[in-house]
Amino acid sequence: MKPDLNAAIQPLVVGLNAVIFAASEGELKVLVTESVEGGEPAMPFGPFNPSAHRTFEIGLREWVRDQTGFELGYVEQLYTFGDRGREAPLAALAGAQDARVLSVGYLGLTPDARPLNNTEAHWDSWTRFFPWEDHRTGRPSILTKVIEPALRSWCDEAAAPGRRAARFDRVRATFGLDGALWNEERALDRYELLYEAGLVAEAARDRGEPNAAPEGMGVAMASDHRRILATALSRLRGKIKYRPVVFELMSDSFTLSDLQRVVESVSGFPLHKQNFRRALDRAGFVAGTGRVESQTGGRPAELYRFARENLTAGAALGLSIPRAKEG
Amino acid sequence: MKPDLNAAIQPLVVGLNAVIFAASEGELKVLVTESVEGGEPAMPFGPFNPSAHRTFEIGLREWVRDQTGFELGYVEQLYTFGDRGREAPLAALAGAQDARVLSVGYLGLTPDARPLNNTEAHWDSWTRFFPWEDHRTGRPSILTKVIEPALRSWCDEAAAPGRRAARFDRVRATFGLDGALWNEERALDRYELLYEAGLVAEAARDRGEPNAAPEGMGVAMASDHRRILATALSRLRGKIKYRPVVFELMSDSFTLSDLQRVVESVSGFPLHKQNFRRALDRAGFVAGTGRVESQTGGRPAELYRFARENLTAGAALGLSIPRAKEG
DNA sequence: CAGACTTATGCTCGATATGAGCATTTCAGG
DNA sequence: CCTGAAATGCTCATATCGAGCATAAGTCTG
Repeated sequence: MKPDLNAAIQPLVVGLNAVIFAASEGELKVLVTESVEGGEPAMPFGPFNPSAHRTFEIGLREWVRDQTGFELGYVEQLYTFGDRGREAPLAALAGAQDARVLSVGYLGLTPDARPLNNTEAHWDSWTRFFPWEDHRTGRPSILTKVIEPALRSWCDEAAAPGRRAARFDRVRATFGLDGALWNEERALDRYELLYEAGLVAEAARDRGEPNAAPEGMGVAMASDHRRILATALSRLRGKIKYRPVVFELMSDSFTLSDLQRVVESVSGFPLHKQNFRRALDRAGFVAGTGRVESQTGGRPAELYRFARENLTAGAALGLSIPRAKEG
Repeated sequence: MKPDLNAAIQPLVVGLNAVIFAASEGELKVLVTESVEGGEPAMPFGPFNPSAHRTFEIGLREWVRDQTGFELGYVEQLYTFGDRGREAPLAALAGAQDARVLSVGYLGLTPDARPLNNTEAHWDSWTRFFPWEDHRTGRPSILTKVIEPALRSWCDEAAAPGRRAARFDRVRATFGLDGALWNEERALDRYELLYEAGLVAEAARDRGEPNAAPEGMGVAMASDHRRILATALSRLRGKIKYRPVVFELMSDSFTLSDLQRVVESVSGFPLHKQNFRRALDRAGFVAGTGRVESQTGGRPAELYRFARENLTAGAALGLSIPRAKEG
């Protein structure tokens, strides 16, 4: 009953992994470092040094600064990844050996993709890694032409009929097949399902087999970085619905169309412009500045700013728990 | 630029920390283990053994079973705690020394608080630890009589007037003072603020000072376990609004009043019965079983079950992102 | 320089959802 | 058989949501 923590002291390395998003020209971009070797892109990561860093966040900010010359703004912890099997590719990438590698993933948001003082890091649209997640101009053809048929035959591969049905239910709910809704927040579930079905390059790579993924399934990343990126995308897509985090991606003043484009780029589907605006000012999130931006190609748009001061109330909730008056 | 993970290998222990909730008699309970020494209650925790456990979850389920004889059901990762300063009390509790201790917190849900085969662990209502969070019968008096005055004077202690205002804004939004709304999801923020203001016993204890917390501020827990519990409560309170996780706390059949009592116990405020029911069947979450429960003291209530099969759609969303038709 | 085109912004309408009550049903107990 | 305690059923005013129409104010093109 008395747990002995000392028993657990053994080769164990904790890394910090940063998914850093910025918006630029209305597109959500992620900070990508070209891999040291092997050609697979990665995201900034580095060791957590227990003796030097009082908290994860301090460590993270420090080496992100060192690696990319970049000062992090909003930061939140994502998830801690600790499955065995992660270490092999990570060790190859970083030189660590014979140690179990955990990583604590962080999501960082920052307004505007500033140029970087480091040639190994650059901003890349997330759509390169998840082409099937971008529904802004309709359901992507990779979904209908490649993924759906491939997943249907993956379902059929299951031996027992019961397992086939279970697989299909999962595919249906996750990918919004046969009339089920596409839920943009399930980006991580989709990536994991594709991995399981062997439709992304990482699946075969991690088993040491030759690539078996179809064309067009996005760019593979080192280690499990693409899974981490999917985690971040899912989290961000969920969070913008109940916390005003989008504004962390905007500069001080912006037009409502700018804001809408960023939200669309995050969510991956188009918004209804008028209703989006109505919701914005009902919530009191933005305030006009009086100034206008006239480089829009049409009628000049007013510049707005984030109205931090209005957020005192409960400016964001979910639904369906009907609160009663004080009992 | 090339991070060297080996540099980080040094005394580092990873623990797994479980917050296990169950519902019993319409009350949300948490699994508490009486501390080995010192008398402070704790929650189940144990070392993560990298060589024995392929994943955190496997490790967690294993030693929870060993420690409490209890088989975990629904499990989700909460947060990873790694601030320096945690290790001292944890080490004292577990015998580890000279090592930085991280813990990966997990939330586990399970229907019905079954009796435990271990006398050191028992089920306890969460309200013992957070009396100020229970608004089911109105705003608790500890809030109005003790916490609010104490926090107001804490605000005044700040030297600069600007800092006073900032403190007060934070207190106001977090505790719903002066007309601001009480947001039940901010349980963690409230605990952290109380800690900062020295109003919970852990604050002085962690600095090695004599207890300075007022009476009635709930039971202190070992190490940072109460913070972890607050994290779990906040997470659960948020999650029930957009995922049907409450049903993980219910047994196979239940009356709608049972369900409502559990939701109320989680959220900490009373619900409007009729509207709660209307929302339930609009969402299609439950299905009647035809059987009735007649031990209710009034008209017998129909027994319902969770309608898993109806969940294919997007049976849960947040708000305010007005989705447009296909672009 | 007028008319076409683009983008911003305003407004309306019907369908739903939400917050709050009132009314009826169906047991257990005296 | 009357009464109290729940459980259920219904209604209504108001707020919100999804859609579409209309107008305003610039740039661009011929």
